Amino acid sequence: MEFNYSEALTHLLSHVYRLYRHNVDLLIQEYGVYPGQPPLLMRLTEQDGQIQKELASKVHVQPATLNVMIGRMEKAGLVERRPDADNYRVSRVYLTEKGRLATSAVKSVLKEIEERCFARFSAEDKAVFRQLLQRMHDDLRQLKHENETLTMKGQGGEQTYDAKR
Amino acid sequence: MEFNYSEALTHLLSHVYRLYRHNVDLLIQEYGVYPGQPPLLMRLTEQDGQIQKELASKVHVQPATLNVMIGRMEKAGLVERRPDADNYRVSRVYLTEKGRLATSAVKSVLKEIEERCFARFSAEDKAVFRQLLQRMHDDLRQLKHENETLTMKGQGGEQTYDAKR
DNA sequence: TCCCTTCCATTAGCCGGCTAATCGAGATAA
DNA sequence: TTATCTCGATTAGCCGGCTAATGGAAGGGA
Repeated sequence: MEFNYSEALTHLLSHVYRLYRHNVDLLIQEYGVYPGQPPLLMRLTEQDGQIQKELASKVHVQPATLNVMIGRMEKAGLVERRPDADNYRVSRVYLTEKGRLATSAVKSVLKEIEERCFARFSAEDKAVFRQLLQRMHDDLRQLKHENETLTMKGQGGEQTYDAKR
Repeated sequence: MEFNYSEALTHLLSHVYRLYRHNVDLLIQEYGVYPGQPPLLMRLTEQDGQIQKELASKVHVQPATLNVMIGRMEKAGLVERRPDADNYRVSRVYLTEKGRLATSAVKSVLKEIEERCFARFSAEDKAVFRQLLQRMHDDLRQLKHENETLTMKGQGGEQTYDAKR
């Protein structure tokens, strides 16, 4: 079927992403921050005291994933959970002073890496790159939607026998 | 420090990557294949019976990670470990018949998603995209190298070994 | 009032990634 | 020959992602 994965653009993209993550990790670990946490920290500096569900949605992660992550960060003293006064069902997340300091350092790191990543990109290069990524994003989102509605239909009438998973 | 993470290209890139992974996962799970396994399967179809260390290097993953993954895949009947006849220290990894079938299906899926990703890319778009990604890759690799040698110096030794965490 | 549903948070259990530590076979030097 | 070193594989333990199941508070309807 002549598909060479090694030469696929998605393969290159994956590789670049992993390399990016690795670099971030190398530079933030000294601040006691772990590789999945920077996006969350960024959202928290934008607005403190958000509820977990909202944060999860913003970070594009499942609420369960976020909950565990916050538990770890709370143990590390970076954030703090406080129940909402009006609604005992939700808990709001706040940055501690330590968390604020760490976030500042992490932000510098992210900025530095971003600059290095695109040091040899012209302004137009960046615009083109963004546009292409956005196009890819939109089509992937569409594909995801197609597959999910398809799966839902399959679950309605009869059971799809899935021995493995 | 005027750095807006939400608008950073790396942020968009991360998002696209995750979306890609998610789509792959949706379509391969029916074949009993998990999201980290496709790259390994692709390498195995290229050449059967490689040793774990070599495979790990090709998939850009630590040997320990690969070892666990192969353990799971072996349990699932996709691959088979056989010790090398000449060197009992290494174990070679082979696709089973079931693994070959699954790989074929996975390859179709990857191809289909690749096509969807870039359906609205002209040939030139793709060439430009590849070139930009490659540039990013090279600079990230350079940055990684700088940070790792830096870390080594900080640890006092001047060994040629990799910088450990 | 009581039941039932809905919603957020949490827990459990899995896979994918990592590092550090250990084991066992080869290779090498004393 | 023996002691040591090297190297691949493995194991243990952690973080980051997911789904499924559980729990508890709000809210709505009979």
